[in-house]
Amino acid sequence: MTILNRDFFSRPTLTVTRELLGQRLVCEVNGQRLSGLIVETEAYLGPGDTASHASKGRTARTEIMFGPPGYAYIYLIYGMYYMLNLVTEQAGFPAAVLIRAIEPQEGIELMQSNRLLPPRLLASPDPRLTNGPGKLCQALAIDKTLHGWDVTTGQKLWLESAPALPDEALATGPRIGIDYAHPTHRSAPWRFWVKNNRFVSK
DNA sequence: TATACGATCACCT
DNA sequence: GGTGATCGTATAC
Repeated sequence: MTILNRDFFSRPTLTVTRELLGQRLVCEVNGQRLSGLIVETEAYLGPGDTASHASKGRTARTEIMFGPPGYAYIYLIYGMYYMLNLVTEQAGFPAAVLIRAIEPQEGIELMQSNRLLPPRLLASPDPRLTNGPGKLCQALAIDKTLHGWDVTTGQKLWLESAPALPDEALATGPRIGIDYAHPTHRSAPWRFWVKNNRFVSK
């Protein structure tokens, strides 16, 4: 097992978006590991991508995206859900990958209680545990306190390498929830997911 | 200072 | 298929 380092995140964003699939996202809360394999990601490709918050220019919220790679960009959406992004590429170029879904591995019972799902769903990890960007943050207790966190340290929030997935196991398509973006960016196939994985978002 | 809205989700018909 | 929740941020005034 190795922890994904800054070199991993410094590469072209689409490469990172593709290669994050299958890697393990780990969050440690009170000494307990909560983890899952990444099964869905989206690329936000810099200042020219009208779907990206960074296209509005440098602001307090998006400042972290303009910095060096390997840091967490976390923001609140719709007043109640957090989104986890990982900053990519070199400092000065604002790009990131949104983590949209994971397949739970460790700490499933704690994820269950974090998500406040009804007990009847306890039948083996229910897909609703982590099959969406807001859901996985709630399950792993990821909130604004981790905004700007260096995810290459192996503490609190980090990524561990797992066996690479072959291209045949993956699919791509347009990103979700960006109707406000330019048509070119709205239709670009910058969302990646693992085929036939039941934890991919609806 | 005021306003509009969002990289979502749960619940409803 | 549709809608309400709920608040930080960006933008307008």
